Amino acid sequence: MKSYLVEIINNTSDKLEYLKEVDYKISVPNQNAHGDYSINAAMLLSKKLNRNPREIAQEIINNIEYDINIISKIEIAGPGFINFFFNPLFVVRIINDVLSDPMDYGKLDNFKGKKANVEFVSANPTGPLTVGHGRNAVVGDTISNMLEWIGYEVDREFYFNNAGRQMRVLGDSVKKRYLALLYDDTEDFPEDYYQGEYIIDIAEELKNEFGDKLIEESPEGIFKQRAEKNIFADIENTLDALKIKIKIFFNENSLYEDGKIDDLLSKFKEMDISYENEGAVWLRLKEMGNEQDKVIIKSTGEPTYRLPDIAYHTTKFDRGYDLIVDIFGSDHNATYPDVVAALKAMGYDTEKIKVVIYQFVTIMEGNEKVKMSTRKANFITLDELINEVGPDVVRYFFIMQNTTTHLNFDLELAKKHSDENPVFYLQYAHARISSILKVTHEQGLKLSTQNLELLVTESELNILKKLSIFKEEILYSAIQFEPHRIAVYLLELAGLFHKFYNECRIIGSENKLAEARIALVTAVQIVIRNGLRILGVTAPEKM
RNA sequence: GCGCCAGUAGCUCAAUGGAUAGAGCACCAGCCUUCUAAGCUGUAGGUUAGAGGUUCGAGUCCUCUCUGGCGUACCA
Repeated sequence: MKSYLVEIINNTSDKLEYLKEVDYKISVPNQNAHGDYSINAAMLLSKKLNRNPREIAQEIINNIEYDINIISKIEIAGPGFINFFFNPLFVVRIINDVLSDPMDYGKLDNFKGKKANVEFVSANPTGPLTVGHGRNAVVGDTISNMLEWIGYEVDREFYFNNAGRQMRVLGDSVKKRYLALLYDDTEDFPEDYYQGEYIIDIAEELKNEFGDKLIEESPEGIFKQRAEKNIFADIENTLDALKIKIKIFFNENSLYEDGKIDDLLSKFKEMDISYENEGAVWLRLKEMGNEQDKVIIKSTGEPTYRLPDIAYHTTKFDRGYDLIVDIFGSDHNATYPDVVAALKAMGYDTEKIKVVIYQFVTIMEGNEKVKMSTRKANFITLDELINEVGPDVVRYFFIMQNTTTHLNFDLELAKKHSDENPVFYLQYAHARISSILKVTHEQGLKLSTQNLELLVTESELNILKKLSIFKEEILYSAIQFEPHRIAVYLLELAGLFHKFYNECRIIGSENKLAEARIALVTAVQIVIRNGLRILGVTAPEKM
């Protein structure tokens, strides 16, 4: 529908030059009475042309050439909207479109041939993934899916650091637990060490395997290595449970081994965007328009996180991506501008970088907030959550809300009333259609697109209209990086279907109508299934 | 102090600068001898935190104030 509209308006602007000078918008009105599409061009032009907007609208309409079989009516409404009413006989063709490509309907090729890198999760192997990581993981994977649906080839990437202070503390935490197990020692365990049960599990494993042979081993040896190995295995299992497949695990350490860090430092020096002061190396961020200069090499000689972060991003550019997406929690919102500024100063096209900052997840246990800290181990792991409510609910819950808003996750509610989760409403629509198709098939009814014009009730037309904006919705959601829109769209479509279900029957209707309705619900099922695929949520045949 | 995000119905949230701000949950009243009642219909619920401004038009953009979250390291 929309492409036809764009076409006829473009043709019109050859006659009315002023249409080319205005950035008008084609929108879907929220009331049926306002047509299928609406444009606001006349109102925007009013001032420029110093004319009454309704008068301009009339002139535009007079100059539009269109096929009456496609558009049945164009009218001026309100302050100067031009509303387009499509002919239901044309709208109904959306069913043919959907049915012609059941597996992939909704896929677009707007960005075909482009490569994207989406970095997400990026948790260091110091403990199991938390619920906070869950939002990151689901947002990242869903955005990756959306980008794939609009044509990108996407690499899902996980960046981690298995060196540094955190990891030393991790190794030492394991060793302390190991010694405590051997000597049945209840000696005080340092408060700033990793407190979680999983540390004891690792220590126990080592004790069973090696007995007391590790007493003299360095904490950074087998203790750290085993901890990293086990924790990483856990992380991958958890992601697997959410059906997330990471393609590239990028080790920060490789940046040092490859000499990327040294190269970067000399480049900074060469370009004079770094300087030394009080024994540390600073980056001239203030000159780049940021708040203040920041340290990249401490006076101890150790780099701060910024240096490898910048080096890491240069590799993303060097690897030839057209789009570089970073998924960060809001606690990182102050860090990425420094990275971007440095890259820009070095001449990289930072327009390619899109940083998605999602707000925090607050876990509520009834009325009580649960503070999350890997170190303190008073967190609920993502694994536990998945076990409680299942991967579909977890994925849907994390994606149904705009990433810009806080997510209140009431565990009691999620556990107790999980069957009231909106995801079931959506899945139920899909399962219901499966059931309808099964029963109608048994009755000898077939799908037919021969008499789609019989679909005329309001609930049927509303569904057709909704189906026909599916692709627009995917494109818009993807380029805006707003995965929740897909969830909202599907919920609305499911709602329209449930309404139809209660108003229109298939079995019992005249054969031609029944078969047209089968085509309709099949199309709905395809769109719901494909939409759920983007969200990584299953579409059950039965509930 | 400064920066980012949020504040919309009792609760959780939608709304691409457009027309009468919408859903779900909860409450109340209805709808199953017919394709899945995890559903549908109806009632009720709003000064879009507050005050200014820009605009033909503001929940949306700008300024200020209030509330909450996250930052503001030679931690990551």
